[in-house]
Amino acid sequence: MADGPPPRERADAARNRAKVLAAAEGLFAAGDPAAVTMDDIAKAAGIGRGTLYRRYPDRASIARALLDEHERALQEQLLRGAPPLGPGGGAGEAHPTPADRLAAFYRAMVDLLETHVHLVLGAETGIARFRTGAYAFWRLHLAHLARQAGLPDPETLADQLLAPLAPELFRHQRDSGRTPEQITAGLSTLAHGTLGR
Amino acid sequence: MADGPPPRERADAARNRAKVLAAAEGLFAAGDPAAVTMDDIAKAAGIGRGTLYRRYPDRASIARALLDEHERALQEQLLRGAPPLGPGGGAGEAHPTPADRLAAFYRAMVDLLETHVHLVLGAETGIARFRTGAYAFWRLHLAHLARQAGLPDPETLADQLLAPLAPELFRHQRDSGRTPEQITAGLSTLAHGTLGR
DNA sequence: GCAATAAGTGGACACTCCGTCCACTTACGT
DNA sequence: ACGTAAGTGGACGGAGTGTCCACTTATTGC
Repeated sequence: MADGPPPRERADAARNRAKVLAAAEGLFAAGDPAAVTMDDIAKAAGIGRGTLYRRYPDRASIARALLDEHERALQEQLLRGAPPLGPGGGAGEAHPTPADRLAAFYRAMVDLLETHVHLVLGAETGIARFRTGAYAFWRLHLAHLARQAGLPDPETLADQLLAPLAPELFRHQRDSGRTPEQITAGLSTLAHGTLGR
Repeated sequence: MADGPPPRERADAARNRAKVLAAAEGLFAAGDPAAVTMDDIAKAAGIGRGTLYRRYPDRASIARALLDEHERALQEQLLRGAPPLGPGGGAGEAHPTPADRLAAFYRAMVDLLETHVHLVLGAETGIARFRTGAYAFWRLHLAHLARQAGLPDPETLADQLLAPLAPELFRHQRDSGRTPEQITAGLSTLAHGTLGR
């Protein structure tokens, strides 16, 4: 049952993967990410459909590959970073309130969305968003904060506190002329109202 | 420029419209509403594709036709119904607080979703949700409440307070075993936290 | 009743995208 | 240099979309 040593990726395959990611990034950023087809990506990368499908089963997996490192960086900060994003309580560090940590999380997510909405929209469409590992992580974090704040049913509330970060809403608000600062301010109101003054 | 008298709908056309709506209702309720195709609906209604497209340009417009009356009833209640859903202040009526009205709205929307999620999911997919007349109405209502509560930037906040009612989230929460009561309770926490104690 | 006519009908068509398959090519270990 | 397994790309069948148009049918005025 022991896995053999992982067979190394061939040089041409690695080259093609890089071409795919670069091409996809461009296409997602250019227009409506939901309208990008696997065909488009293959053409833009200069490879055949079969080659593309060999590594990526659909558009979402490509977008997620591009998004992963950014999300992982934020997850790291939530677990071990400085307060108010991280938990604090280290040497000379105050314990931030749950409300402050939620507001800081909101701010960080707005930053991430501002830079990468096109990728998030390429990756998560509708109900599939809730099945991603990233969503599970955010949800766990918010449930933890809600529990700390002494609120009932923190899991249910976590989903509801995550909802205003839906990429479609963010896009809609930005397209309607709202600035990232306005959006962050609104979320901050929500955070402090719900988790404590 | 004067419109002539609206030409009456022919009897066979009316009959077919009824067949379409009945068939579509059944299909939406049966499985994944997003997976229902125009072909399916035409087949189930026993009519041709051309006939279907004559009246409804896409699946969403059919779902909206089915949904409209339910939403209109709620809109009526918000404007002129009894408090806390309506504004109150009539004979022997107290003025409900904005937080109470928001909580009542949340409760009513959860009821509506519980009965008709399949239609809402058939009608509103992703970013298109924000372009519907219904969304504009809810948004206006919530912005009004936020303004009454003395909060800054009520428009931005209105979008964010509407986000936890996203049909995809509702479906996800129900599928995860949450009851409508749990969902309403969470939203109530949100309402009272944000718009006042 | 019986045209005349405008509304309504349905299936064929051209198109796009999807996902798979497989004969061919190329990189890598020996 | 050679064998082989990984990698490649385009052809293919299937599903869905939206349009088009020759035919059918309800309605209106006589």
